[in-house]
Amino acid sequence: MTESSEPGAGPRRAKRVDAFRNEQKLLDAAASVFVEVGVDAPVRAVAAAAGVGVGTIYRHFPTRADLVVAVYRHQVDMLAAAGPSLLATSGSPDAAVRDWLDQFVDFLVTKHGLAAALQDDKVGAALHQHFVDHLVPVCAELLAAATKGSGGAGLTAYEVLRGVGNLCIGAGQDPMFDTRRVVRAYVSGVLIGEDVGRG
Amino acid sequence: MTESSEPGAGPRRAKRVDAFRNEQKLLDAAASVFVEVGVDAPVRAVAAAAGVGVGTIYRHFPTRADLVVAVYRHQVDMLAAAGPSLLATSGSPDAAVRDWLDQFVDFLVTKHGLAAALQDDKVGAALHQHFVDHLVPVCAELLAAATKGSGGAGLTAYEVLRGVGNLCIGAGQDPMFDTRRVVRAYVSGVLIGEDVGRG
Amino acid sequence: MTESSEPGAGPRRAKRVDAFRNEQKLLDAAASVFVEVGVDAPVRAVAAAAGVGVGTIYRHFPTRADLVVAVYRHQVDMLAAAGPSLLATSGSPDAAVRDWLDQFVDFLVTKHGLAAALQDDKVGAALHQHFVDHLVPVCAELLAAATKGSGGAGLTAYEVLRGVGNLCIGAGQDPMFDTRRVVRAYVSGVLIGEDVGRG
Amino acid sequence: MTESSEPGAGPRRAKRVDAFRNEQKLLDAAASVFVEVGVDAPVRAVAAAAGVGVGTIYRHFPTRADLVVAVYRHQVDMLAAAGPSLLATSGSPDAAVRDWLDQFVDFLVTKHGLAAALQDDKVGAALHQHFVDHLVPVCAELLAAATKGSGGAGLTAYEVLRGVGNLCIGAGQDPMFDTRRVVRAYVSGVLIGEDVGRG
DNA sequence: TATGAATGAGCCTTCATTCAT
DNA sequence: TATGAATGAAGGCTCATTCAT
Repeated sequence: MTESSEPGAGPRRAKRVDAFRNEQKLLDAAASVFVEVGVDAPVRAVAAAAGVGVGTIYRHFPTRADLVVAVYRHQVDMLAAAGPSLLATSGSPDAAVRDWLDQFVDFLVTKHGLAAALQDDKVGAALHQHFVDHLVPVCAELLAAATKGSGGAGLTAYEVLRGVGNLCIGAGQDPMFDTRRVVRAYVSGVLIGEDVGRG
Repeated sequence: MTESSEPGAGPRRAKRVDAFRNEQKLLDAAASVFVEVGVDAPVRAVAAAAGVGVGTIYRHFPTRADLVVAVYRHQVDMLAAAGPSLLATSGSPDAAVRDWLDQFVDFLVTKHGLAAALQDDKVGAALHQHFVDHLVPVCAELLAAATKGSGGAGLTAYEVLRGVGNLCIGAGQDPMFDTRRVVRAYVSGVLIGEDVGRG
Repeated sequence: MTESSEPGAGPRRAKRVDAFRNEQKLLDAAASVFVEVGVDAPVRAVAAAAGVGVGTIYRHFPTRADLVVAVYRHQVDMLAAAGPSLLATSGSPDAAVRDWLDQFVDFLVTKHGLAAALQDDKVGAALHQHFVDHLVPVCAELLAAATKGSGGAGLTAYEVLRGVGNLCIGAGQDPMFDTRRVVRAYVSGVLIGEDVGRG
Repeated sequence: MTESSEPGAGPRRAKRVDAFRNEQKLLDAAASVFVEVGVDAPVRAVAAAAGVGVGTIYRHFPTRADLVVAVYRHQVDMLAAAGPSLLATSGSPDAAVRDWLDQFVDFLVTKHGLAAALQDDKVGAALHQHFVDHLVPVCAELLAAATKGSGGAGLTAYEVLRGVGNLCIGAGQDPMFDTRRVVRAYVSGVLIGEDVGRG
């Protein structure tokens, strides 16, 4: 806004746009490398995949962890944004929950290194926070609508979400494990199961 | 006991026993190291904990992966053995399933690096096979008894098991995530949920 | 002042002045960064302190070494200029030597990375030459006046100077080492000591 | 002692001896590399010079700093041991001081990276302590004998020592700077100069 | 058979310098 | 002319694995 109101934004602006595009390129490259070789992929590998030097990666993401976080943050944000509208478009609150979690699974399955990343000490910490901040509230809202009255299993939105996340670890690497089916069963348990108690 | 009752056990046999004891020592040491510092623990750390040189570890387990596998194999076997009897002692087939999976969770939660280890390329591969070979049949048997008639969600025993396994990843590291409650909800979905379809 | 009195100073001249001011700004920034974080400070840090891009630094100083040299050259020049007058204002030639070397110490101690910088291959080389060219003659003149007749220890002006320089390395970082006292003892040895021979 | 009393010390002992020899080899290699390319020499360079892999260096010296310290510690110990006897063999206490400091200079000049090393944050710290612990007491003893009555310049043994150390920085790299002559002048100032005061 | 020293590939990160805009 | 993004060599360190003793 500030910038677009500036008339005749010259080379300065061009550079900004360029840098932004470049960062996007890095994120895309990183995402795809993470999918292929795992979140443990060396920074060098990401740099190579992006066709840049390692220095470039480090300019944009001061730390390996920052890079990983950025990769997923990007996608988490989109997912969070997609949540609320489902309450209107899906047939029922239950369906909204299932649909949204389906998208969550799609996301995780595609970038299947994510769940693993959450396990890492350094990387996991920051990523985790972003998850909690952005996804949990959305999940909570959908869940509240769906379990109004019935109650469901009584899991917290965080637990539901992380459960799905865990279920998706290694997804797509094992033809014997149909992530989506398993998640569907889990969600059933969450929504219609009797209360699982407090501990 | 078993061995000393065998007549004619000479020095040869003694050596065998000794080697067995030695390997046990290594496995115990490894198990405890894995619990404390994670499955990523350097081989050296295991050797140190066992009070032996790394060479000794490598004599018994040609590869780091072999060691890890052996550690968990040991414990998986015990779990498999514990399964069938539950069908008799637990009140119902459903309860048997829940009880056995509870033990599975206990096992995974206690040795909390395990689930993560299954994600590793080198280590996971071998471990996985042992899981499939030893635990899946047991799980299948219990499940068959429990879903006879009702059908449940229609997941394979393998999916059920791996689902629980995934749910246990990172257990105990996050106070907000009560692994056991989540698993309980999942099992509910598995047992009482409507069929989740084929894909 | 000097410049504005020159008739016919057009825009060309103005640009020159501007460039000069700019360079001054860079030097000041560099000097202060070097004092704070050491002569090892990254070029980027200097650029940031000066509020310019690294490119600007490199336009003015083709090499990191050139920058460092320039920073100290600036201050060395002032020291050289201050020398001759001391012969008149200080009470005696001996006192003049001591006073001037005191200033030298002040300079080195204040910009405490300098002495260390002289040790560096790339940076030290160029800096060294400037030292020899500008400070040694001054030192030699003062020394000649002071040792006329007595002879002193017979060190060369270069050796005296570099000796003081070395003594100042790490000054201020070690409360147990009072640089000024040590230098005073050294200068005593230089002025009143018996000839130390030729080697 | 403990070991030599053990009769028939077998391969165990041989290994120990071997390891010791090897460490000596590493230290020698490191010392020579440090002389040639400076204390900043990459660990890789030392490893190469010693004809071993970097891992070997790190096995013996967990940290780059440890290596550097070890290199000099070795030589400092010998110097410390050489001190007391000089009081008897040199003609006078003054001569003893000069002779010992001469040896100190010999040592520093030969391994001329030392003084520089003392400037380094990580490396310097540990090295410094060893200096203070082992050399300063020796120097103090000699100095006390030499300045008994006369008083000298009143520098502490630490200052005297570090002064000489500083004077030796870069020794041998500059034909115009005769380290030994300069040090001799300095020592003169220390021994016969008037008191330089307290600050 | 046990030991542990040695190996070396590979990792993350920093920073001087270049160059398109 | 100024900018700062990109580069990539280099460095310290870790750890699985081999092998002489």
